[in-house]
Amino acid sequence: MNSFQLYTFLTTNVDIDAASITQAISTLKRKVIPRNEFLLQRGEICKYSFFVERGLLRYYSIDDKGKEHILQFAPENWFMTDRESVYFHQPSQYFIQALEDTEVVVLDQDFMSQLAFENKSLADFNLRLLHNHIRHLQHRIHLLLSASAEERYLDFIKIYPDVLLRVPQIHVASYLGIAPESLSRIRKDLALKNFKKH
Amino acid sequence: MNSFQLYTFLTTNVDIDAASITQAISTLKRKVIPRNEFLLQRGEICKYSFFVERGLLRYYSIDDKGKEHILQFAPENWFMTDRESVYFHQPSQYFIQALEDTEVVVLDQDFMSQLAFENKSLADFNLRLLHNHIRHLQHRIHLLLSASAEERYLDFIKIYPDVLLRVPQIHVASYLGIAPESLSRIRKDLALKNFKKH
DNA sequence: CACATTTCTTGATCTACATCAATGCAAGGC
DNA sequence: GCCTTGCATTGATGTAGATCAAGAAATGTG
Repeated sequence: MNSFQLYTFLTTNVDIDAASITQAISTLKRKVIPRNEFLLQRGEICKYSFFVERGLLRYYSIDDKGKEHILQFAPENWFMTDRESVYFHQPSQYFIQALEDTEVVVLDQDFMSQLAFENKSLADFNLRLLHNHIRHLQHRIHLLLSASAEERYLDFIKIYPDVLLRVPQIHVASYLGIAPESLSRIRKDLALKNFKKH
Repeated sequence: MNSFQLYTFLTTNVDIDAASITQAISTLKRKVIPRNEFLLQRGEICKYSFFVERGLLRYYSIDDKGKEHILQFAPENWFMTDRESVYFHQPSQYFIQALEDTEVVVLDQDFMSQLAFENKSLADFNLRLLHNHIRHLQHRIHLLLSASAEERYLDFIKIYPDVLLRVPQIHVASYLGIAPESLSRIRKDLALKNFKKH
């Protein structure tokens, strides 16, 4: 089963012997989600983590006025789940949707915690993911509190250069918390500024 | 050492026998921080977690323009630390400051991870704190992306009714991401709306 | 290819909130 | 008791970004 990208990802990121990984992975299932289909919808209790082998997912909420707000993108080699729902066994507030035809490895949560219990390296790796997640969320809050839409867009480009090129601008705008029209204008201004420099 | 609030907090929140807690806590130190003094400043590497026995802390950043942005408050019975800095051993981007004369229990991180290693209940408890933290941060991002300043203020009141009464409005505004003048006007409007109802 | 659908751009106007400036007010220091 | 200092309020004005509306590009589909 070494055809999994997950295999490569784990061997390079977790301090664990290859045999254990091979064995652990051998029981896992792949799943293909066509573009626009859902892995999770609001109200459901999330029972899985997903590792993206190919494609792109988005994790988003819908507010009172019906507007969508993207909390996270997950391209290849990212894990995606609703940690709140999985951990607290509560109905999710969020949606996980494929923005391209996407192939994921499905990680059952009971299975995961069992693994983490047996294998300290995997437990540590999970801790690292959690801390990294917190780091990102805090950085984003700091930006939402302090930076202009243009500054946030520049930050986005730096952090997700790949995603920028793969999703329609409407989704980038939704992540940044601005209207698509505003994003269009911001891009125009930036192009102009860059042009003037030369 | 059962005079610690931390003792009560742990016995009611962690599935662990009282004797282990007493023993673990017995080695810990209290620290008193006068109002406006710091437990952490930008550039330092955070090496501790703090449990607030009495008083109130704030965790905040300062942006390019010199403006402060509060990421979190911690009144009694809250843990406070810079998880990014502690975990990744990196210089902190943030400040932790006492907003009142505050008394904390200082938890050394090496000591903590040692404990977590020896005691599964404590490791689980730490996981619960991490997931709860993520839940809060995501909720806040959702609000920053979707809600008006007034809606965010109402949410704040619901979540931190105690903090609201203990800190100057300038700090509430800093948490909400608005100018103090705007908060003043929002409060006026709300008072007016409530008055008209009756 | 032609046609439909989605996405992006541009302009006109509107609005929530910021900024600036002045005044009021309460609390702590001496 | 006065006087500084910090905080809250209020008004006048400015501005980033939203909303609405209409075309223009791009992309997909029979």
